[in-house]
Amino acid sequence: MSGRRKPRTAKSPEAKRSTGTRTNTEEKQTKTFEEQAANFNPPASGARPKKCGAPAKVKLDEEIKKDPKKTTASGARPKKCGAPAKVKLDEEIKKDPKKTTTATTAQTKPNVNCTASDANPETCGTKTKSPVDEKDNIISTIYKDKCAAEQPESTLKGKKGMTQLQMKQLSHDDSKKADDVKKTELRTTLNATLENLKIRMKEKSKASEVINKLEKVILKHLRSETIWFRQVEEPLHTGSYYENLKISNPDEFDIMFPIPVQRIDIQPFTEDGAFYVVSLKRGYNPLKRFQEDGKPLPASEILQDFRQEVIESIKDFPGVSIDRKKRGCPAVTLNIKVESRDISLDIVLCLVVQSSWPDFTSDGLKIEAWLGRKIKKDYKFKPYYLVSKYEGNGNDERDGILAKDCWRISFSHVEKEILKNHGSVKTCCEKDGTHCCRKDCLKLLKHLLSLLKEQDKSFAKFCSYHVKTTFLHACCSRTNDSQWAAADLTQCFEQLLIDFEKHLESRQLNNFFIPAQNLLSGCSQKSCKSLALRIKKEREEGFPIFKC
DNA sequence: AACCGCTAATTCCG
DNA sequence: CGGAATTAGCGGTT
Repeated sequence: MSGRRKPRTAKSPEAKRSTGTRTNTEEKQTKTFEEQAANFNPPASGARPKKCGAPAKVKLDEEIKKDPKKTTASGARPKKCGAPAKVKLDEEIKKDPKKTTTATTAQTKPNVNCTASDANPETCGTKTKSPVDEKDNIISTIYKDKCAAEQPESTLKGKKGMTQLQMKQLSHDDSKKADDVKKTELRTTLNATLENLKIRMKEKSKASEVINKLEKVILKHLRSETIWFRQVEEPLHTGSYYENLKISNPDEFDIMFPIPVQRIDIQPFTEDGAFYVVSLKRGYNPLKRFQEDGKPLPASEILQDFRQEVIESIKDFPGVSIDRKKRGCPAVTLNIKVESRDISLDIVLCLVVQSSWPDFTSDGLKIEAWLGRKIKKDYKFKPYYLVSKYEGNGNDERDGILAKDCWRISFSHVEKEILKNHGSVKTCCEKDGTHCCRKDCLKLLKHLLSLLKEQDKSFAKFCSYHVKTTFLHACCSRTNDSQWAAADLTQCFEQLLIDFEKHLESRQLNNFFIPAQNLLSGCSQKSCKSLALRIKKEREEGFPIFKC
């Protein structure tokens, strides 16, 4: 059989990492990357832990000006509402006529959609308040129509004198009706938000063309021009873009460059099992060059060298700039402007270790009930990765080892596969299978967090990895696909928020793979509480933040 | 190592 | 809705 979807029962999950070479975009010429005065800074969404705290700058979106007629009210995502001006309708409603028939007619009116819901992080809370009202008006218009069409008899009858019991019943019906209206409204909001979070194909195409080219250049350099990194394996595409979870813009790419290591000795550096001290044992490895006798592999030194090589490899690539080295960041971050948009590419050096996972992981990855024992076993046969990353002060010392010389364990390859194969039933979200709303829920929560971070800088330490982890735990506690039915998006999303609030209130969110690591330990009690409250508020008020 | 062919996921478009 | 287009990913062939 061919094709990439492996059946659930696939054997040898490991194997052919190094065979795939993608050449599809290689031949195309990369256009020169136009420099434009207007500056565009991506939202700090999708940030992984390493990026926590990165300030999100306010952007100017030059395209707003380009399309005055459409974007006057909507402001935020001009390219969506812009050119084709054909924002898609609520898919669910269309697919599921029986559920939401009442709202369909109103929604199919084209003018509703473009102005509706503008979910851009930058504009929220900074400027353009007008869209809110406009959308609200539209929505309420929809529901006025709907109610008028639906329940005239009951309301009219009520006025012609009835028993008290009947009246009571009536008001009960009314409140139920109002509840339904609210639910439908919520659904509309979420769907419109999701619509606006979609990555446009043109953007994706342009961005990936450049990124793939960059990757190729770097890989080639590492393999043929370096000594220490020439064993680098086929790059690993991780992060939200490659998980199909990127929202709003294709402006963040994560690529890991794995260096194989055979026999190593790893010792936990921290009590939570997230950081390790690594030493190469006997056997040849170019990286041994960095390792002094009796000492461990110095992550920071290797990273520094790697960084130089990356810089060297892209020196002829037009329009690339390199971020100043950030403390505690496992990556070399390249920035490149594509069609006036800034794209960042995180290049992560990592060691790939093909042996059993450290003991700290033994209580993690509790996916048996959700995905099955077999899948779990397959995952645990995969290698694990060690990325050069330290936290806090790199000069902190423990047993004579500097924090900056230890390695953080990473399972992003497994995260990616889980996200791709996320159903308890194999056919979940396949072409002819049942669709679930897991990914949509995750996208919405990511978006919500990035909007809240925009609003309140005290939330800077929260990142999308918190969201992702919450989501993975949620999948483990609601394992059945029917608990994530596409039609139940609003309930599922709300429940996911409740989960998140609980983690925040208790300030306890365990790493999905390493339960001993509390991902919220770096966040203050106060900020956790306040974020939980803030999310609760949005949830209870029907997500006004999505409507601005 | 380069290329091809297939499939999946997603967006676009009529 | 259904098909085209596009990126991504896998495996096989040359």
